[in-house]
Amino acid sequence: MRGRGPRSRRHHRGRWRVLARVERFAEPALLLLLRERPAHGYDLLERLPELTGEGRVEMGNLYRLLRGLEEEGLVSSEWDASSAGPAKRRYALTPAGERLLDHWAEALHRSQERTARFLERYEERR
Amino acid sequence: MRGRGPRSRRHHRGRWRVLARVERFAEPALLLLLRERPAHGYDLLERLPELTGEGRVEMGNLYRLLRGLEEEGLVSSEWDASSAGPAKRRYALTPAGERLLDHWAEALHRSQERTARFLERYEERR
DNA sequence: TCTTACATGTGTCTTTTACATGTAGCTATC
DNA sequence: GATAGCTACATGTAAAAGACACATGTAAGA
Repeated sequence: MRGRGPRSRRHHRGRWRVLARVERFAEPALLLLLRERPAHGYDLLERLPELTGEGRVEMGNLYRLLRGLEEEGLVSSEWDASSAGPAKRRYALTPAGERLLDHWAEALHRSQERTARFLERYEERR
Repeated sequence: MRGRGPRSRRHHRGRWRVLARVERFAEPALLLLLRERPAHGYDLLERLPELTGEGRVEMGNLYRLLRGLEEEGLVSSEWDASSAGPAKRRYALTPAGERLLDHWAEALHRSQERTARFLERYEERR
């Protein structure tokens, strides 16, 4: 047996806190930032915390996610050597990506309602 | 490389839907149900959808989660042979479990705020 | 007897997330 | 012109979380 219960979350990397993050939240966050304007990975990495807050996004996973999204035609990219510094890959949202963002928004709305119901029920007999 | 991007979620087991579930949501859901009244696993399994909605909880994982929580002293249990049918293990919330539920409630509240900010920003230039 | 519902579990694979590390260009400084 | 530091992109792999399949046994009813 591998998952030995919830122990690891609390010991291990410190903090006894529960985070209650939304699964795969980095994806809609990325799509939203890209809808606002095209950007390259490192740029997104710095702006993501505006949306994700405490739950940081790993740089390695971010680049993988971007390439995965591109493989599915949800974002497009091209090398941009124009500006100073190392070459950047500039990502932009495709129409399919915009539709996926819409689906995420709906799902997040439903998630809000679920959580709201939970919290109401929690407060009821606090 | 094993995770080939987000492909699998959408192909594979059907549905093109995004779920936006909260990570490990089964845990607070369980704790809340147990605070309302002690119960056994199968009973919890049937009542969980009230809280989790579409995102069903796997029976196998549920029993493992319960034993994990017990190992940490967050719930307690005892065999209950009183009622008819196969023996049940009746779980109850401990004081530590109640405190963990409180932490979850706070975290879920913060999660609500994060998601609300996301959705506002999404609507801004829809 | 055979099926169905109740009840508790194990095994294992896939997906997601976390952590560590590698490469390389550009910039400033000594 | 070495070297230190930042920007930028990327891979490798381990751990955690979740999904799926199946095993075991009791009891009730057709």
